[in-house]
Amino acid sequence: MPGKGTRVQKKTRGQYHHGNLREALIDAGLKLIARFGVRALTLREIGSQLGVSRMAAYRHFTDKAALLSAIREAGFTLFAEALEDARHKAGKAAAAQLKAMALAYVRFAATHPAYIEVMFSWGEDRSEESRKPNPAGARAFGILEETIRQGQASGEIRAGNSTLLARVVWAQVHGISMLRLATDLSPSGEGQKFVQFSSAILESGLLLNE
Amino acid sequence: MPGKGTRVQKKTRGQYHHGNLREALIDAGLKLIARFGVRALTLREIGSQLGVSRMAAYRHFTDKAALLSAIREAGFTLFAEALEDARHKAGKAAAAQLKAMALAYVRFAATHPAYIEVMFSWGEDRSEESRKPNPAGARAFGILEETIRQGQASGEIRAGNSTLLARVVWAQVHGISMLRLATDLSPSGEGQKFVQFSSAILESGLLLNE
DNA sequence: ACCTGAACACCGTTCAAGT
DNA sequence: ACCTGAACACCGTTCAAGT
Repeated sequence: MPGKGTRVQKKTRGQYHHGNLREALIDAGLKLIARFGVRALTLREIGSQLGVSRMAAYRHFTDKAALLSAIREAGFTLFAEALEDARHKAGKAAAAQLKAMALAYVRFAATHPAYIEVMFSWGEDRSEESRKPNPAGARAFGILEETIRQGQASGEIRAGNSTLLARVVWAQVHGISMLRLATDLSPSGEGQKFVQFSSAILESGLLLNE
Repeated sequence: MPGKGTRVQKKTRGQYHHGNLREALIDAGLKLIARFGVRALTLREIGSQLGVSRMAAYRHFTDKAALLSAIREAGFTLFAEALEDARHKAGKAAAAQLKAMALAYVRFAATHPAYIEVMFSWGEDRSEESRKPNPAGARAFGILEETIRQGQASGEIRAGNSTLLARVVWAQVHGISMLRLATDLSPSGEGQKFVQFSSAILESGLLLNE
């Protein structure tokens, strides 16, 4: 422990986080979860990885649960971006967009299982603020619903409550993800085939018969 | 602490569990989870509720994870029974059976959220024995697949790989359950309607057009 | 097939006192 | 906007020694 309390030491440390310790905590938490699972997420470990005291987190979050909530939010942001990206690359047809988003959804869950676990975890925050409708989560769902609505506007998708229709699709891809029904998502892998298979079944009830 | 070590005391205690402490541990764990969530499941608490030492569990389970695995199994057994029950009460038509089972699935998840959480939890047992295909879980899925197969035999459901078709239905109801898309399951409640709505969409892709 | 009791290495969280 | 350090009430798990 060299030079305790000298200007240089303090400045170096201070500059490392220069005011964004909050983001650093979330990032470190995200990485920790991805590598070792939710159980490994301890305030002590996060602190030691960032080189700050284990109490530093309490400056930015009232609670471990509050930090977890922020991590969940960050996960949903990455998730929404993945979905948006897939949609933009899928051309104009609503069916193609839905199929691409379905694949992106399942792929995200297969690639980042720990994120999904935190994002959609139940218990834990029992009767707390975890009940509040996550903004980034709402955005992710909004992308899906918007696709449905555009498909209805262009005449590809049958009429009906777009929110309910979007939920049907959402439940389908979420179920596939959570049950790990499609894990091999390599090109022409079994997972790809199953996602396409279930998409096709859903489509025949969802699309307009032309 | 009266009469330590007398015959009566020992016999009374010994008879309370009379050899089925293993079941008692699972039952107590199940109740604890249902009432206070997975977090409340501690070996200390289970022990004190059963009036045994907190170390007694180690006579029957190598681990807390092993006890949790047994609890998961018990949950799946209850679950499979609920599905079978719904099917038996639904008449002979495959479509009616599937609909009843879908409702039973979602209802079970809504009524016993903590069971579902344990049964389908990811992380926790990372790379351990939790990967092994749960027998009771397989039974629950088997009921669904059997219904599909009978529907195909009777000409109600279209031909195709029954396992894949069953998985599509399974993913749908599982997704609805996990996303809590149908919580009000009272007669003519919103939840009932949504389950029927999504069933109808799936059916148009699943059933034969007559 | 259990029991007590002590111990170990962890947790989250609070508090007091610093800079 | 951080820090150290001690403390508290919890964990799961191991061990030693009993009945």
